[in-house]
Amino acid sequence: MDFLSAGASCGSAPAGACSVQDVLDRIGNKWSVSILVAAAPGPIRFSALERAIPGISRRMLTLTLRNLERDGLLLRTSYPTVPPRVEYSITPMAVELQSALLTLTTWAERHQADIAAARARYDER
Amino acid sequence: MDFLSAGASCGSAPAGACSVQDVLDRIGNKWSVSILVAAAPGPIRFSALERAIPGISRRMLTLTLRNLERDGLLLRTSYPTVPPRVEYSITPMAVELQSALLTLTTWAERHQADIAAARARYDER
DNA sequence: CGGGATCCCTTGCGATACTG
DNA sequence: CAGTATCGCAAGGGATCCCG
Repeated sequence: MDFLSAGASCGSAPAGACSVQDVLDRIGNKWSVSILVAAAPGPIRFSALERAIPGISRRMLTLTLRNLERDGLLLRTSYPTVPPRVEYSITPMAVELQSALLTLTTWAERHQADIAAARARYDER
Repeated sequence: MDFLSAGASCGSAPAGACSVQDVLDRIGNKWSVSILVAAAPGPIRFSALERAIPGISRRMLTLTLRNLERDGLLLRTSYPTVPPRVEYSITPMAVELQSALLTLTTWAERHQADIAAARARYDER
C-alpha cells in the first residue's frame, strides 16, 4: 500500500519514500532541527543562536543557517551597522514544518520505552 | 554509530528538538525510510527487498535491516531451510511511524515548489 | 559581531570478493 | 539465498585562525 505516495520524481527511491526522503535530506543532519527550534519564532541574532544551541560550532551554525535560508526555511536580515547585526526568523513554511515534526515527536515519546526495550533485547544476544 | 541507551538524555539539543532528533538519528540515514516503505506490510524476503529498492548495496541493506530490527521497527524471521529463507515484517510501532511520516510527506509535497523557488532565488546571487 | 578559509579526523556508504 | 569481510573514497563535521 502506498499511502506514502509521492508526487515528483526522486531518483531511485521506491514509490512512496520519495517525498519523505526529500525532507530528511534537508533536516536529517545534525543541527537543522535544533536551529529551527531555537530560531522560532524569531527574530534572533547569530550569537543568541550560538548560545541557545550548546555544542554547535561556529562553522556548522553558519553552514546550516545558509542551507536553511537557501531552502526558504529561514529569513536572514542583516543590518549594516558597526558592529554588524544579523537576525534570523523562521518562515511560515518552517512553522508548518514544525507542526509536522510534532507528529514525529509524539511518536517518539510514545514509543521511546519500547525502543529501549527492543534494543536491550537485541543487544543481549 | 550511537551506542548510548535509548533512554538517555538528548544531550545538547534545545528543549523540544530532543525527541525529534532522536527519531531523525534512527531514520535520517540514506536507506531506512526506503526499507520501511518497501517492507510494509510484509512479510518480504531479503532478495525481494533488494530488488524493490533500486541502488541499494547488499551491505547497506543488511546493515540498515539490522539497525531497524534492533530498534524494534522490523521483525526478522529466518527459516532454517536449504537454501535459507529470511522474511522481514514491519512491526505495529513502525506502522505508526509511517503514519507520522505521512505528515511530513504532505508538507513536502505542498511546499516542494516553494522550496525549489527559494533555492533558485538563492543560487541566482 | 558575524562570519569565511583552512586543516584534519571521523563516519557513511559503495564496490568487490568470499561463505554456510 | 542471505548474508560477512575488507577496502577505499567522499561527505560530514569539529578546531583553529583570520577578517571586514
